[in-house]
Amino acid sequence: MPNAIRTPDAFAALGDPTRRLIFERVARGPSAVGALAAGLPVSRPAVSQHLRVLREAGLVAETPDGARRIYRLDPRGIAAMRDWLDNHWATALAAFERFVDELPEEDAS
Amino acid sequence: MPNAIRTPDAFAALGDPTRRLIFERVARGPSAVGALAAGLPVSRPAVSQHLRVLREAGLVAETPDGARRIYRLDPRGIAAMRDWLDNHWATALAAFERFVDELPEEDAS
DNA sequence: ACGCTACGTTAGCCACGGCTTACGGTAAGT
DNA sequence: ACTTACCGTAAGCCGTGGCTAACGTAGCGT
Repeated sequence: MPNAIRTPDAFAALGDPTRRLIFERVARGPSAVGALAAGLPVSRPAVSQHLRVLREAGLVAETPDGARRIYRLDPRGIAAMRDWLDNHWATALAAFERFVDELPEEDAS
Repeated sequence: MPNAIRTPDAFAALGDPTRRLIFERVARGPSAVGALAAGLPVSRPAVSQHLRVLREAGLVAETPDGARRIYRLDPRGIAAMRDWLDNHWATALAAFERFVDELPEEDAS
């Protein structure tokens, strides 16, 4: 597995507001770098750097198209984040049930 | 609505690795500040600051217990993030379907 | 009242990271 | 082959934010 999805990287990637804007644009449809930068308040190299971070986090994927690079949404990133949220949500639920059952010290069933 | 959930703040909050650690500990069960700091590589004031950020993001909630402050998971934060992810995921799906159907300009069916 | 515990807050330091400018590299057009 | 378009990368600047140390506050016990 050359590039595994690291959920922490995904959260850190979407932590930046500019990166969220880029991600939203890409989610609305595949787009090239220049087209993305044209609708953003930052320069094109900045968009490239952000796309690199998003790509390493498994949130977007690039597809060469001649001299251009088309970026599209990568389902794995969103899936990983959803799994992470659901997992911790389930953990919290389990902890709450343990609390309701008034079990003082119990690791697992 | 005194404290609305701002999804961007939630992503930014979980973008920090230390804050994710704290959030995971809180998800495993309600805990006080000192107990959290004891199991983390940072000082107690740092944990307080992180908890403040997590609280303002709607990810955790505090419950006074004498001189201590018990922090527990706030469902609204996770729910907001899940909604955000699902929303953009649906957007990407819709864009992909438009691409497959080769419709140049079509909002929805 | 005194002391102790448990937190939040402030001030300040310092590393991290986002941004721009400049450069290099690749692909298509003529 | 030359030019143009499109993009990634390197260097450098500078604001943001996470961290610690020190201080101030509220609650409980003796």
